[in-house]
Amino acid sequence: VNPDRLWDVAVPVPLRRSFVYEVPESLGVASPGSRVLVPFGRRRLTGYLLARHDARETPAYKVRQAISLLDGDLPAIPADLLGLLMEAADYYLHPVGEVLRAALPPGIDPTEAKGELRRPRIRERFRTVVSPSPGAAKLVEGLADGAPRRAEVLRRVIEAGAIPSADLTRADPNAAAHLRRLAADGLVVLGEAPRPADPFFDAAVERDSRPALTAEQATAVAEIEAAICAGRYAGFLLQGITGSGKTEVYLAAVERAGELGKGAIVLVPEITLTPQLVRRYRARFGDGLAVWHSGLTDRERHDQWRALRSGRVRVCVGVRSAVFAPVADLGVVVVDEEHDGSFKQERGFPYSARDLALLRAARGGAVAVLGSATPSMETYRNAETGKLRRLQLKTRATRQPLPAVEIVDLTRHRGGPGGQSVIATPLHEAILRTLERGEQIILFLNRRGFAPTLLCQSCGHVHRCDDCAVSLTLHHRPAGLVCHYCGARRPLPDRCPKCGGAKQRPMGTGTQKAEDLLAALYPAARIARLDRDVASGRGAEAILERLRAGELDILVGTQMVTKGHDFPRVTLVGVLLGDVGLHMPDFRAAERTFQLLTQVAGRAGRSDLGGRAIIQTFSPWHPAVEAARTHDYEAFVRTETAAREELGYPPFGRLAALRLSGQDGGKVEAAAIELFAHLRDASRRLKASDVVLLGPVPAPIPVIQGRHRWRILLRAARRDRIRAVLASVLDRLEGMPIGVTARIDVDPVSML
DNA sequence: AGCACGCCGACT
DNA sequence: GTCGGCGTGCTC
Repeated sequence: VNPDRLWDVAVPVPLRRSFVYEVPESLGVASPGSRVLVPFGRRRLTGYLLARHDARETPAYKVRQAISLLDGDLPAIPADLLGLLMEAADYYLHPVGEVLRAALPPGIDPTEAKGELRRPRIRERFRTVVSPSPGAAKLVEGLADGAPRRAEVLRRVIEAGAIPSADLTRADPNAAAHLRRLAADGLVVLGEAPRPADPFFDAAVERDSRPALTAEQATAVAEIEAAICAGRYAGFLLQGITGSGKTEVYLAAVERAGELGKGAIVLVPEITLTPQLVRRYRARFGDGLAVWHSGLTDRERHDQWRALRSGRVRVCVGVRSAVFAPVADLGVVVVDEEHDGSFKQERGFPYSARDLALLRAARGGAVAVLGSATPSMETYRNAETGKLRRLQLKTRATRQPLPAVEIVDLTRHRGGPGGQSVIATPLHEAILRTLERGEQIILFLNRRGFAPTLLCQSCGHVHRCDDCAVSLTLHHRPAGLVCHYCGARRPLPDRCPKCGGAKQRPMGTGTQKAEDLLAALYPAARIARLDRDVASGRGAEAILERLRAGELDILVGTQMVTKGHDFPRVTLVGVLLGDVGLHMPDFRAAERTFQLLTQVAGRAGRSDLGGRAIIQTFSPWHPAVEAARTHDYEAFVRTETAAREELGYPPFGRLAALRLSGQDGGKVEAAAIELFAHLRDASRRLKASDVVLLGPVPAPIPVIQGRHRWRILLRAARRDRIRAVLASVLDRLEGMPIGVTARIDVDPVSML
């Protein structure tokens, strides 16, 4: 064993440690961030070189040799990103190997299959690119007489500077032969370049340039630009009401970074639903833009990733995992709609892309811009304490007034036209007026399916999922009972399985029932529904496009109708039941409802036609509802701060959860109780009296897919305190009883 | 996580 | 007698 060739290697296994391997010189140049194929137990795995192993003493164990290096000169993980990811692994107390793997596009690693090494699913693809030799230009003329075709090929190469050989072959089928000769004569150089494959590039987009900015936008842009030019970390909160033109500020910042030779990342929620947004970036940056979202195939994702890694493309717009995009020399990272829940990853390696964006900017001397009309409480706090500089856009760039928001108190308006209780009279009348004017309507209901429960009228039996502790949702089209947690589907029973009763009654209302009601109430209107059930593939885009094209009068749906782009002819927005979500067992329920209601209301009035929003609710008094009505963000923050303090939560504090799950409910419970005791001891030992432990308690939905779930919550104003307590029991976690898995979830979304 | 080892119950 | 259930331990 050569002690100079020892490396600390991260391997994608759920162990919070690295392993030491020897990387023989014969394998090539080893550098941090490079992938390496290593033997691991009986398996072969793709590991990641972290750093040279400090080999002042010979290891007590036998060191195995790496099999091969998988990257050439360019390590898969650039040095700055490697540093960020190692810090993230530590920050989230998660195995490094899994963190690193999560940051790379899926499918690029070779994996062992049945003793034989499989090729990676994604293969590097190159094409031949021709460029002229320095003296070639002078020799073209001399060639023209004797070999006109060859001279023509050379002329085109000189003209283009560098051209893919395929482009030449298209003009001249014999181009390949001419090129061979030209190369042999030293007139051209044949090289290899990555093959571009950009799924969004096919739709040609007309380029545009920066429009005139409002005074507020110009001020914000100037501040951000100055920070980018300074080349040091700075964090901004861009707080701008809906329609104030935040995107234009982001575009200007990204452009400025580009002018300074720096790259940019723009994180957006659910890009798949917002092709219009991508189009705006494409219009400004053309082919210099990588797009990153869940709708890409592995192949497309890999192509985008490589375009960034090679430095050919320096701007990336994408969903949360784009925070790991290999953008070199990052100038600015934008998090649009920073309050959006989709920036948190809950499965696998749990992280907050918003927090990592801040960390990445801080580590790389870049500028972070968090934008929102309704910033999260945490971000608001960071602006208050000066950790972020607040930039405000208080006027709409379009000069249109914010929509008037009206509340319909459902405790007073019981029932509406046609004997139904979904559309109360005030909303009904507003819909009629809007239809009469030939304008469009969006109705929001945060519940999929026909009805949330099916209840037997003779014995009260409710259908429940076999694997999850929830009732089944009744669906029409296609008919059946569906579990919204595991997706299990059951045919619709004629009779109650318990008492045989024939009368089973749907309770409550989902989007499907709302759609039926609307069709009955407004027979002349063209109505469509948008929710997860109709939005598979490009379905959502198609429906939103119909709305845009004026082929629909009313669109009813779940949160999906709150995203997407502007619809100028939508002048009425209705929230059918503002209370859904307001009383969820989650300390962030009010915050999320306020954000949602504000976002929905903002969909109205994006044109000179004006607009109004109507929120039907049983809780008109609720501060989240009231703040949405008055467009008063500050008022919401004030009341919510007070409410949380009263409940004993640090309003801007941190939470962590230790989640336990397993098939055997008894074992999970026992493990939860044992871990809780350890955590209590640890916090006493660490004198961390500010860390409040809650639990252990069963999760709000105690069983999902047959797995029993328990949790322990940790609450404190400072996350490093929580971390210290959690870190002290990590060893215990690795020795958990069989069948129980434990996960630390930092800053979880749900609560008790 | 995988993967093997190892020790007890029901089958060709 | 072996197949296979899952408890235990290990991976440089």
